[in-house]
Amino acid sequence: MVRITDVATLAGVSIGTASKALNNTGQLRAETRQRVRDAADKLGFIMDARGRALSSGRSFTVGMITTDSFGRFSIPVMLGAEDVLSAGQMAVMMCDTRDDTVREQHYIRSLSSRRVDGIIVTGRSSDSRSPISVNIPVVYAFTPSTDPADVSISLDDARGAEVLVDHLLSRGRHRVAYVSGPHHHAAAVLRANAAAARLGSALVAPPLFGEWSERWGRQSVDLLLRSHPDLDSICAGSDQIARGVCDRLRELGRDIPNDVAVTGFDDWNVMALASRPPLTTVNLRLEDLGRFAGQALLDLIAGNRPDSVTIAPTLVIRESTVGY
Amino acid sequence: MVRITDVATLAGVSIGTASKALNNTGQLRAETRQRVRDAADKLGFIMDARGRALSSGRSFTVGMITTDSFGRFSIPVMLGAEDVLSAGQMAVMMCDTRDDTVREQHYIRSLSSRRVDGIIVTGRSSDSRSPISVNIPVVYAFTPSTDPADVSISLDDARGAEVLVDHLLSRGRHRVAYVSGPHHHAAAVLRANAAAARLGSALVAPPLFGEWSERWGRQSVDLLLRSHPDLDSICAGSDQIARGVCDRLRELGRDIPNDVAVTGFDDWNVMALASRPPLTTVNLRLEDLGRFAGQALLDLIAGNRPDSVTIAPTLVIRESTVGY
DNA sequence: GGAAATTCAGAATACGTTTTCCGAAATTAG
DNA sequence: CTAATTTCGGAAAACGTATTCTGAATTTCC
Repeated sequence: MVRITDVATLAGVSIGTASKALNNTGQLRAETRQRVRDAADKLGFIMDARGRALSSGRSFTVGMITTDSFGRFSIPVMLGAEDVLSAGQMAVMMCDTRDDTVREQHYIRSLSSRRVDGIIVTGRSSDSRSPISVNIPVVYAFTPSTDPADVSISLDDARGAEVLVDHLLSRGRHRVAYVSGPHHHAAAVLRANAAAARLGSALVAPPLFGEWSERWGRQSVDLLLRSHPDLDSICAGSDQIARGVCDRLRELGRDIPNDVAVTGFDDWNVMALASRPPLTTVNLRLEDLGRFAGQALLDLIAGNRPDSVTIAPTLVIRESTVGY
Repeated sequence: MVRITDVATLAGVSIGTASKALNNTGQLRAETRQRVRDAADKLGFIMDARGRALSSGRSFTVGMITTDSFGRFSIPVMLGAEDVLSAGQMAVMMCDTRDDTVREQHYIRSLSSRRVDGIIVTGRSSDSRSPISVNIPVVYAFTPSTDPADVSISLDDARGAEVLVDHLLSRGRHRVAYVSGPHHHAAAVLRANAAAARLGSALVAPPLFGEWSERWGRQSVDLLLRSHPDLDSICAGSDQIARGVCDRLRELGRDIPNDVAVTGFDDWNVMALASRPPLTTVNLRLEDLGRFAGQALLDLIAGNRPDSVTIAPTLVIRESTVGY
């Protein structure tokens, strides 16, 4: 392995000067800087990050902790974050706690030991979580911290529901049912309440709580149609539920969207695009969320204090609410 | 931050002795070792991995390169690998190349710079790829290297197809059709050929090549039923295709599995369990594959030379081939 | 009881950088 | 032509640990 010493020797300068040239620091003649760089190129020099980390106090590494086993939600967040972090020369260490406190402690210790410059914490749902205790910069992404003093980039669940309701209302729908996920899921309740409030008298029945599954979507159709055969829309708490809703409606011979319009939530392609018809839904912009989180972490590391941000999902209109 | 110096001072020993005590190396009295450990605990000492990496030549870090944007296939591989690696005190740096050679080079450079102890390369498909060029241990997982001298942990696609075919034959099916993915996908061809060879005269038509989608699954049913109305099974190249096949068969009033049995491939829960009925399929054991890869990398790092391994998928029997 | 063998711990060095002074050389001002 | 600035690059001290070598203290053996 070629060291900076070798580069310095070849360029005919001291090791300190070589360091400055390579890092664009210090006061050096342009010609000297170039000479060092040429030498480095010629030797195929790759800076040893260990030495740099030790002496500069910056490891150019951040940790990413998720409880989600890198599932459907944390992956896009991670990719977005990684996008801006790797542009900032940061490497990312992945830590999957699998919802286990012991594993989480293990990873926090490992990251501390490696003297990472910062940590991004994310998870499976937009419900908040208790903060981790470390004395380095931390940003919470998607899963906000319960401590308002922490910087969290979170999702505006309520706004997402409102956007969908507004879309339905603007299309002239006024007999709407809402099929939600499980009651113990804060985000499910948040979405249902926001939708209900916005719908007002256009809501034909109190939101139905169940589970995040296609099966529940199918079941809910039977339930709803029995009590409210004349409804003209079903707002589902997730794309998965919505797909089940569509399947059952089709089986019953109801035309979507002419008889009944259906909306989802998440813009999960596997569900939203594979559904028949494809779903009108809201895109969670998780990659954007990740990017914001990455940038916030970089700011925090640089010593600035970024604001917490909530990201509003965007409407995606497809055939489940609008015919040809 | 508390350093090993502080621990040594508190324990009343030299810094070198403290290091030995903490690492279980060297010749030390048990009592001394314990005294140092107690001091470390008392001070909440967390070893600085930078110093250790520099002086020991081991960074206790491995890189994980995927072309898959951490998608459906590389995630489980990654989790499996991470499982055994983190048990070996290794941290994992994630690198998502997004199928871009420039990004791949960037990451390889970054990992080299950080002096990782090894690299795991994985990807989107079981098709092989050209090896990366670095002078540290590398293991290819799921996506094997084209160079047989490299150690690759790969998936036995052909065996998976055979397992499914054997299951169908053993259930007395003898008029089987095969619906595959795209022709340019090596794994699709591999599976189709293996299935065809095993089926022999039980194969009613040459395998149909299309795409990895539910829609193609639905279309293929119409195609097949027109030319072979009396077939008793459809073998799909993936769970996604199989789900489409099931949907269309149900729409046409065919009973699954009594009229037609259907098999998938992948055991992707979102498809295999949500399908009606749930799919008989093969589980790819990607987590196992990842674990093998992780262990192989540890072996390689330790100086041993592990063998390349191919993993045989296992049969998962559900209602799409066996009635109640 | 002395010599030989063994056990234990410390001193010193190395790992590869960054960064803070400091002084020499070059430039400008008077 | 000397003095005051400015520009540039080097020397050396960190950063925190592992490891090798060596010597002292203890034990064992005859």
